[in-house]
Amino acid sequence: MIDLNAARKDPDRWRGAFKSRGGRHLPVLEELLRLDADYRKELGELEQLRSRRNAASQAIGKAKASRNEAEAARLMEEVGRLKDTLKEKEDKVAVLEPKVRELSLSLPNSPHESSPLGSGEQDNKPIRSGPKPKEVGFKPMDHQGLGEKLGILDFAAAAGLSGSRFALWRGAGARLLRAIISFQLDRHIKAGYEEIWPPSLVRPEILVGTGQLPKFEADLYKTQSGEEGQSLYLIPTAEVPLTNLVRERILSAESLPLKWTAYTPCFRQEAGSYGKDVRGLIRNHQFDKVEMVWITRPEDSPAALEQLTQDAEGILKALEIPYRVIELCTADLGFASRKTYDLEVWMPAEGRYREISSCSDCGDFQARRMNARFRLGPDKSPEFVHTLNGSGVAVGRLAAAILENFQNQDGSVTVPAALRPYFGGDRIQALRASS
RNA sequence: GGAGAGGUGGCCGAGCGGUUUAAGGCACCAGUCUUGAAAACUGGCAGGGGCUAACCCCCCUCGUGGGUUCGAAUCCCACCCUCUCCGCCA
Repeated sequence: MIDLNAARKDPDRWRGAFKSRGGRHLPVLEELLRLDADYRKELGELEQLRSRRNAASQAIGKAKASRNEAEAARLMEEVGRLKDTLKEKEDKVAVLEPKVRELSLSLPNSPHESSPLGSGEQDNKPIRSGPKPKEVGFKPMDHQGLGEKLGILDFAAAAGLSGSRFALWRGAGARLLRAIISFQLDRHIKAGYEEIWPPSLVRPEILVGTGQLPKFEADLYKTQSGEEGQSLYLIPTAEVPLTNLVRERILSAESLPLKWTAYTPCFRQEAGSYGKDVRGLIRNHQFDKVEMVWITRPEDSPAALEQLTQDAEGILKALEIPYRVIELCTADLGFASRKTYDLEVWMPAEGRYREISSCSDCGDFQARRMNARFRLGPDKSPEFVHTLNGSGVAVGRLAAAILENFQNQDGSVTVPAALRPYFGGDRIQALRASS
């Protein structure tokens, strides 16, 4: 959430920030600044009225205690005349306050000064590369065709159960997913993360905390249960429950950084992406992901982002999967992020790189929304923490990358060495026709 | 799903219309004492916002949101959460 105090003092800094994101939020910022000025003026007047009322009411109490009924009656008559003015002012403030809040919540994070300036995807900046794509002497199959041929992926069955954009794994495929999840979690735990197994349904205010609400409701699944206003939402990523673990808390400085990892299913409506990536595992309504979240002191978040990104990269390196790291330019940053590295894996059948992880430093943006703070010492006032999150990594896309990059000419797939203890074998091949 | 009991500062806990501007205790911080520590004693100690150079001062917050009242932690309504028992269930 935008720091209104700071924005009031230095509006040009924020104008510049939103301009670098493409400029479409600039009118909202201007309206917010106007409304905020109004709101503050009215609030100041309201507080003066309240102060007068409080003083009078207290005097009434004292007068009554000393049996001075005449004085009490006089004061009650006097303060009674304040009532209408007070009510009027309260109504004005009650209209402005939620408007200011709503606009504040609808503005994205301002990019970190180190995020490359740009106007779109084409301006994203390559940072480094992992293993290079292997040269093979045959035309690689795509993961969907290959998976179906091996009898480990069954999109037809998934569609029958749930419709388009769902996947169903079977046999060695299901085992491959389970191996990928365990492998990743174990690595992260060894790197000092605490594993969390969170709920997948959360209250709306939790999604406000991480930034999905109020703006992106259309992309979420919402339950129908209970009375009006009691609906829960399916999480679109484990970032949501993990980050909100510090919601409304004041942490001690010594407890930071906090590092959490979790495997969860993720649910997204993918509204607005009709006809895009409809085939295969790239863009499903339900998918699996291992996520990492850091909660840090403000000065530690830049280094934490580097470490978090390396932790995600470590998975791909260990599995010897070709990938590259790019840094998102200002215009391509997600809503809550001020700096983001994307990890992209090589997909041989498509002949292109595909995002498999997104590691973001959200600064204090989510902390402000969640009111998540820490205290440096007993005499210090609380400060907002910084929050970071990164996929470590998307399970379905990783499985797809393994299938495509480790396929052999005979249609079998070699299991990456690091995964074999988890998978319990070194090859996936079609054993019999699927039923 | 049914019945009951509760949500008060970091924690415990009193308050049940106006001397509470939230008692008291624990924890924490500072000081006195001490070779040092403990104990004892003295003082301090919630968060947010406004006004300030700073202090002072003012406003809001006793689960949340409404209402009654000159005045609400206290009364009324709705909702949320926790605990206990019953039912159901993995």
